[in-house]
Amino acid sequence: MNITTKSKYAVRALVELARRNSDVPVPLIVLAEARGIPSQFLEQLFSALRRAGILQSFRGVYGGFSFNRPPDQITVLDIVEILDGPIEPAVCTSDDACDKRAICSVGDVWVQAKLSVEEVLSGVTIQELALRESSLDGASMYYI
Amino acid sequence: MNITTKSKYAVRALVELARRNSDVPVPLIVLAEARGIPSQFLEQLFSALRRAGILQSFRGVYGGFSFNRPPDQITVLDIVEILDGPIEPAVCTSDDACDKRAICSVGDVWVQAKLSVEEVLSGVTIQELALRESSLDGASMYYI
DNA sequence: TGTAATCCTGACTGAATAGGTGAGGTTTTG
DNA sequence: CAAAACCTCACCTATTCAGTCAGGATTACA
Repeated sequence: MNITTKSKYAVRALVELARRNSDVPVPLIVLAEARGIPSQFLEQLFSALRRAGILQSFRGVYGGFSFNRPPDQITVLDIVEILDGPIEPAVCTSDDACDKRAICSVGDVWVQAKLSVEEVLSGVTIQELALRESSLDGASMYYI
Repeated sequence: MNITTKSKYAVRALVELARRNSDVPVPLIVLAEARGIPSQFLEQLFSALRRAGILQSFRGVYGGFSFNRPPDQITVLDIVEILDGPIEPAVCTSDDACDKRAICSVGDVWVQAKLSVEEVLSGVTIQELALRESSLDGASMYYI
């Protein structure tokens, strides 16, 4: 299972949501248009994130999404695992996928690759990405 | 592009070839059967590895494959890149895949993940894997 | 020369996954 | 009741995966 556009889109939309730092829910369509994401596709993703406890949703007029967990406690790995499932950069990394583990050291290589990806992705939060973007576009916050 | 069974099969077969340490070519069917790999599938993979300069092939009776480069100079990353293409654990990691790099710091995360996988896979050679296996199954070499 | 062993290659295929779209339903506000 | 928003399930098309098939080319040896 690869890391697909699901995670890519979701992370971008979450960063957008974090940057707005709104105390009222933000409608999904707003996030989708701001980042060029197909809105019906994003609906599926945000629905899954809500069920997973990452987001809160509010229906009806003035409805939308807001974080259910602070964005500095949401890692990119969290998002990837919810939307794309466990990371498996290669086969043979899950417990029972390979019946030859006892006599085959090759699998260790794929496991190491998996672990290193998890380490990178679990080391970055949505909050951090939002801050990085803020410092990128303008950096005016430091000079006003 | 994920890491597929192509790389998995190829690495296993190459480790088998390295362990035989034969000075005559080893027929592909022998390697395939030793490791439970569909032989016609492995043919495609070994063909590609030969074209890439990793293997030598010899046709006809007593033909087979042998290394064209010493197995301690063949990394797992070499094999993966030949058979599965450049590693892209996520989208947005190749140069022109994302048109928003200038304003989007999110891509950096995927690039870091890609680099960490490359680092792991380029740090392991076929020779090392062959030696690890030898020390695994029996370790009798130390006691006879 | 014939035959068996072996590599070589391109076409094909069934199943799964990726990346969405469509249609309609439910909830809330005014 | 209308509009805005979320919710959900079914569907769809293109691509990729993991091979299989069929046949050809080369070599060793009897």
